[in-house]
Amino acid sequence: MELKEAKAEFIQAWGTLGNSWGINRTMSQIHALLIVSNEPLSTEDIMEQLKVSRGNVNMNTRALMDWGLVKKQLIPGERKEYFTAGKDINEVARQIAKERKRREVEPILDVIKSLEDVKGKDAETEEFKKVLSELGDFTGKVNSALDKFVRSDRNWFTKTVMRLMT
Amino acid sequence: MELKEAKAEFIQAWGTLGNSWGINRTMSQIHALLIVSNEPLSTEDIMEQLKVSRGNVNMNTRALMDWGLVKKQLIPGERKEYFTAGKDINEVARQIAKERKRREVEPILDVIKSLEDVKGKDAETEEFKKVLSELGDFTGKVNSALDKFVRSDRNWFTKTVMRLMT
DNA sequence: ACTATGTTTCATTATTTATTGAAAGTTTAG
DNA sequence: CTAAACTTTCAATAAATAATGAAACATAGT
Repeated sequence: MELKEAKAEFIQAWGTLGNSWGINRTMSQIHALLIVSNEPLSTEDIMEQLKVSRGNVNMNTRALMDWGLVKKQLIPGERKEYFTAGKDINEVARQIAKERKRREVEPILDVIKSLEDVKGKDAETEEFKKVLSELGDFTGKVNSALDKFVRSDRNWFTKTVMRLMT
Repeated sequence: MELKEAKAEFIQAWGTLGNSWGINRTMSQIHALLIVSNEPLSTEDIMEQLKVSRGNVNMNTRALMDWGLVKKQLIPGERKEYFTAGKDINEVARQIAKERKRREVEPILDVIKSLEDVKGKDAETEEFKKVLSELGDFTGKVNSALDKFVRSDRNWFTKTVMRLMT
């Protein structure tokens, strides 16, 4: 397979994957494109390679910057803005974990906690509280694990998985 | 807060959460509803409580059964089919991990592997291969970790998190 | 101050995804 | 066999989400 072709296929696959995890396709694709590009790319480069509009690129690069996955890079002597993505996959995973934790795991923890003061002492209420409490425990553990991952050094995940596998 | 109200809020929150992780809202809501219900519910019960159509309930209960999260339960003497969901959150998490691994993690691993035989020896190709290989490693580790989780006993996750946190 | 070059915004439009509801299918009981 | 009770399917529709493109905005150079 040719390099260009391989890169294109990778970008496609990454887009599809992101999509099924609730991240919009173009956003994932821009990310993938930047990962496999050797040089920083301008808005126009991205527009051309992915065949999407200027507005779309602008919105999604911004979102990627919000997520901490992409950075603007100024090239001396150029007026255009260029974008780059970190290529360290561990770091990428850490950033994603960080954002998802903040945006999705923590809010549900809050909801669970707030529901725990439901009143009533009958069997049905107790049952519900039990479910909530288990769920809260579990989610709390997920949260802690993500937190540890986010804060950990570069090789924590690898080392940890090794430990777990034995 | 009243029980009914608390349950309703939980169902809402669960639906929203599922949604942002790429699982359709009604599917998550049906799951939540079944989790907090003491008795098995019929299609009509679900239609009424969530205000959705018969077809929608049918499709989503089927999807939930595919995922192994919900079971049909026959009640002696009744013609209707009733549904129940397991209330053990660890088990739920295991089932979800199992399905997502199969449907999303493994396919991307396949793609990465298949791209690794891209031809070329120039610097750019080597760079791309390096990114792929790191990504493949990482994804492979995620896959193994999920696998371990899926196969593990009921308290593996808790115990493991405890170990990791220390 | 004006123009050229680029960026951002956002109302409109297109696409994708989910939902409905009615028709077709199935099963059970008499 | 037939009717009643219930389930499934799926074409049509609605709702949610994403993308476009042109106008507004910003900035640097002359």
